[in-house]
Amino acid sequence: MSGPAGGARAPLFTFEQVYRAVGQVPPGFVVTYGQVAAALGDARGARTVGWALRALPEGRDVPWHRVINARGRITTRGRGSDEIARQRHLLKEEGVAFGPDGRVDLAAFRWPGPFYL
DNA sequence: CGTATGACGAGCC
DNA sequence: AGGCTCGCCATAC
Repeated sequence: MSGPAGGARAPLFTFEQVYRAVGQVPPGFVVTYGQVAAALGDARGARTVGWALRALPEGRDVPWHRVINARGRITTRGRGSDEIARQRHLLKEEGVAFGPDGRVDLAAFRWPGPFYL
């Protein structure tokens, strides 16, 4: 078998691939963490996508603000912080509408892809 | 090398 | 409707 033996196995995807995929999301659209993970080949790697964005170095041309959770909610590290308001502001400027409780209608604003790896 | 962490997701109460 | 728990995975230490 060509795959790694035992428990040792290479990562299904890396932070670099996350940045690459998120970078393809056009203004006015959003994607979910799980969606990015699925596009990279691992639907269960949603947390890893969030981890990658958290570690995103400034200066990297990645539209991190276009990534939200599966419920259309903004889930940044600073819950209750201005971080959320900042992200929402960036999205609004791009034309992304928010519902009464701050949710985005994924059916309308979710970027379906494709993602070129 | 083992343990802990976290910008998730789906399920359950 | 809202909150809590468990599972999953790539890094940090």
